[in-house]
Amino acid sequence: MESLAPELIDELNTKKDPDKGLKELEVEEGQKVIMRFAPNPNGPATLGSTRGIVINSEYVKKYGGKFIIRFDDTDPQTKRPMLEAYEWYVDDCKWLGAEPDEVVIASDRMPVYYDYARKLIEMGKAYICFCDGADFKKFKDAKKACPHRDVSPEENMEHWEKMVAGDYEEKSAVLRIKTDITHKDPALRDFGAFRIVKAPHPRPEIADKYCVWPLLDFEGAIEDHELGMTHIIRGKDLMDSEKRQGYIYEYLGWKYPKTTHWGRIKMHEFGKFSTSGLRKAIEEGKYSGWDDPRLPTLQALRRRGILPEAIRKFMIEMGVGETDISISMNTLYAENRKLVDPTANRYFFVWDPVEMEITEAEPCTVNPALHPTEDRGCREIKIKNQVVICKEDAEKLQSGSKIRLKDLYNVEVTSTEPLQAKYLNDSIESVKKDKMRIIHWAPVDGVPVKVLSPDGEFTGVGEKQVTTELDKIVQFERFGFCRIDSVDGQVVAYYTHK
RNA sequence: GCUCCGAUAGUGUAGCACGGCCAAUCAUGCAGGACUCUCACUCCUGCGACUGGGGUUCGAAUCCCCAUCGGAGCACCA
Repeated sequence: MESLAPELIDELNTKKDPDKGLKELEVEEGQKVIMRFAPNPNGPATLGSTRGIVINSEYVKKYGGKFIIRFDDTDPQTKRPMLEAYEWYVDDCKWLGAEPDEVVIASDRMPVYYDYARKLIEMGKAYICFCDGADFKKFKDAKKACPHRDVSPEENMEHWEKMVAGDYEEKSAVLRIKTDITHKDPALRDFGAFRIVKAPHPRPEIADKYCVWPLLDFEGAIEDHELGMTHIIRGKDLMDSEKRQGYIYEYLGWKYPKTTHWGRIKMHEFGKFSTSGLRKAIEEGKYSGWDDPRLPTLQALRRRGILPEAIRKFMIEMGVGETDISISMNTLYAENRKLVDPTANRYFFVWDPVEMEITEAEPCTVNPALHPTEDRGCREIKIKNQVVICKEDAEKLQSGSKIRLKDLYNVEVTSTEPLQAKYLNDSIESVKKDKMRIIHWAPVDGVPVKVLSPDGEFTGVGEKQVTTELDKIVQFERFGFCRIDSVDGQVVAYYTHK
């Protein structure tokens, strides 16, 4: 077939393997793709934010374009930005292999937003509304214009200047964009574009420079155009946003970027969590910090030894469907395990250790392989006539039980309290013949190990040599993969996954 | 209340714009087996789905309508 009709093979391949990763983007001739990830830096990146980073940057990589991170930090109050988070986000992007080509901070660009606000006021497309929230809602629900809708641009401009100058109290005035007050979808009727917030911005260079801040629909609309965005991929909770922003684009004669949406993503393992909720829990000491292994932050996953490639694959596999999904961490772990398994050295770690005395055995040194299939050398463990084994293994033993201590020798239990055994032989054949259980162990004078995992802490004893694996991911046999986080005095490891 | 989305195996996902090639893809999961001095990895085999009801059509996962379920917006949050 290859020689007869090579073109048919191509055809077969394209049909069977329709671009495994992301769907094609609609790109116009000669168009340079520009996409962005636009977080509010009110906390660190979580697994949820990661989708935006990975998918957007992946498309940019695929088509060759520009990836921008834009901080939508125009709410100094309710979702108050966190100063450290700006750096964190950029770091996390880099770590994920999605280094931004450009970093934009909305709070730096207020003059731009003000200019467009004035422009729209002049055009009669925006007005200052003095209704309080409830009153406006009544008008809106009744499809009626509020009394402030029809004042002249000149008068509106005066109000605007006073508003910007700080003459009005918070909540007493808001700039609205005129849409269609009779639109059948109430979500689209005359939406708010700017409101008054007198709390200072956390960024020292901004601080109390402004008291009138744009809302997302306005800020995002302007920026997406100013930055030349060609495509936007974001959550479908922002679908209406596009329709609202459409009015601004129409007034200003702009063309809206092509949009795609994804549904809500929920992880089985993590309940509902909000950035502000987490922040509070951390302050209360319920978590050790943003990188507490129980949290779904990128910092935590990173510390636990989840590799960025695993996260990328995981997100790309998930695609950009509009369906709301609920997915398990196990899928991410499976991805990570495949990457980590060939490189992780193996060690013994005994949790809930129980001492076992072995009679009739000579002190010895054993050299188990660092990896079962890759040729990476050996470890060295010295023992005399005592080892520790896991309590859960010890509990299954009775007098007379024969058991294999992995990579060491076979013993027969002679007493369970205290736990004692006598040396039998070294023969691996007899292990197979007698179907002995093979358990791991550790020297009694090993190094103390503490493992921090999403399900709590494990403490026990490990081989001394683990201390040479700082910052590496190892596999504690019959336990799971862990990243060695620190090695002074005791070894502290973060649990990756089974 | 009004409006807008969505629905394929346990979980994700491909297929749906141009109906037939779908007895429906891939991954993960689960079950069994092989390998193995780890409950890891690898390999083999198997399990498992078009939400329901109408309609259009020679033919529907794919088009239309209704229902059900899930999500979202109507904020001076992003």
